[in-house]
Amino acid sequence: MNRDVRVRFAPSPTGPLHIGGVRTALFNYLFAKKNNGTFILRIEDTDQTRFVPGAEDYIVESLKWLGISPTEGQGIGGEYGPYRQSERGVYKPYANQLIDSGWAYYAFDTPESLSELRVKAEENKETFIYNFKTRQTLNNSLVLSKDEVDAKIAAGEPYVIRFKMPEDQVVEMLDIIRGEVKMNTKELDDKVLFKSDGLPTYHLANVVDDYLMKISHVIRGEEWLPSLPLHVMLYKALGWSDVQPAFAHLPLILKPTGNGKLSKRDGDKMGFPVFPLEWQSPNGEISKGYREDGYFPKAVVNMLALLGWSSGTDQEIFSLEELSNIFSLERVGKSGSKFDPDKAKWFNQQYLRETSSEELSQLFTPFLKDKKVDFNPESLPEIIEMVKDRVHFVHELWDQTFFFFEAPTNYNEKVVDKRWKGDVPELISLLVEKFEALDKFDVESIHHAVEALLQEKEAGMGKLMNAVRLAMTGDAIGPDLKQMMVILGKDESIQRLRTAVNNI
RNA sequence: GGUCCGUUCGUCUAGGGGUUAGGACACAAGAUUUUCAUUCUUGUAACAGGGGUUCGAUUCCCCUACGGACUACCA
Repeated sequence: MNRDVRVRFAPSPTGPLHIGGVRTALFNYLFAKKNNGTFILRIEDTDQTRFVPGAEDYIVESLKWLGISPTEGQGIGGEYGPYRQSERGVYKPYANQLIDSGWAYYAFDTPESLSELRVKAEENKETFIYNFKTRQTLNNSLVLSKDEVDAKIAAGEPYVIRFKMPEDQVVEMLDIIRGEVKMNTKELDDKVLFKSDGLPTYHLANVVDDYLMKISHVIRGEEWLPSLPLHVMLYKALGWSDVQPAFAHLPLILKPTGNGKLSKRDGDKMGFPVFPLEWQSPNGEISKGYREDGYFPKAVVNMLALLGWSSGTDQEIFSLEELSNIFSLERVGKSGSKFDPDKAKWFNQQYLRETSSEELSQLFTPFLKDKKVDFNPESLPEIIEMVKDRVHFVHELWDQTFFFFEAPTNYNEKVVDKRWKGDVPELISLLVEKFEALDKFDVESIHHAVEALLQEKEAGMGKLMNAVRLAMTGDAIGPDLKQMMVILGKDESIQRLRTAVNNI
């Protein structure tokens, strides 16, 4: 079958978008791009009880930040809208169609009566399942007469519509990632398709919408695999088997340690974000986001792309454009991947290194303003150039550069003990004299001054420079000293040397 | 419990009937260095177990173990 590639990302607006959901969106995006297809955003909000204000905006903004915005759907538009399921109102006729053709039936059982049955079954170490074995004993249109059913409905009694799962049929399914999967319908239950609140459940809604929106490929998380047989049966029951989309179920993203699905808790515990953007829940609780933690969106995309997919080569750094050209579902792995926070940092570092020092200066400026220090924007790129290979994040630049912006007020005691002894203070004083005599204060002249002093006093480079470093930074840290002093300037450098002699 | 999916270094993964099982992260060591880093080099480290099939299995098949997902009028 040769048809236009149309894929959808269909989250439900119940909270911030989880990193696993982001990856699902990314793979959909990449697959669409690769195949000149359309990437659609559909909001699956058929459960009003779980609706969370702001969640939809959060989803849209997250995708935007990552640069993987849909080309059709909620917030964008398109000819298959509305793209919010709660606004579509198209489902009931299909549910009715299934009833008319005998694939579905009305059920009047109350939630209470069903949970009672479940509890009772559990007491006997059994599981209650609403299926071909039990449906004849329950309160539904299969056992009630037509008049009784009509009367109940006319009286406004709440009901749901359930799928009448065949008793013994083998459903054969093809998953692009896992190959052929078989399942017998006798293991399945009579799922609710239409709820008593007048809205469809996910199962009906996603099949109907995928059909109406001409979705060609359903790419979603592995947690949906168990309901695939139901969906395939629904396509069959609705007579849409010939246009049924292809399915690909993505492996899960697991927590870094131990086992299980990655959750918000893991992030809190281990200090890494599980969400793309910071999120404040209605109760005020704040969850960290990749954006706020200083990650580049490109790094997040790159990192996520390699969680479950690989190019088959040794290349690890991919732009979104590259990924769009080479992505394929066939190269998605079958097994779940543990999330590795260290690797995420490493990816960010790679992108930080590719960022120009000028650009990094722009990004770093807000942090400097926050610290309320004076700085010369002109020299910022030069400073950053010296230290950019040392950090993973822009905000880490401060720890590597603070001494450019403020003179040390105290000195690392260990370094003092080790480097500030004997005739060191004298040497430093002499160096101050040498510096004062300099007309030009550049790397070369500093070098000559230092060399001259070392020769006169027959002292070693390490002895002198380590002490100078202590005077400049208050510690045994920092990039090349001569460059550092040039940027600080003659006056400030001499000032710091003097302060050290006087205060240590 | 039942059903389904999965299992290559600690982690992400490549590979695929005959390979010294490759790369990356992390870790360790050495080199460079005026410090801390960076960088470079090197190293430690894996085919879950048991049966088949085969001249040969990590690769194909089966079983077991382990892990995960699902099992709602949630998605």
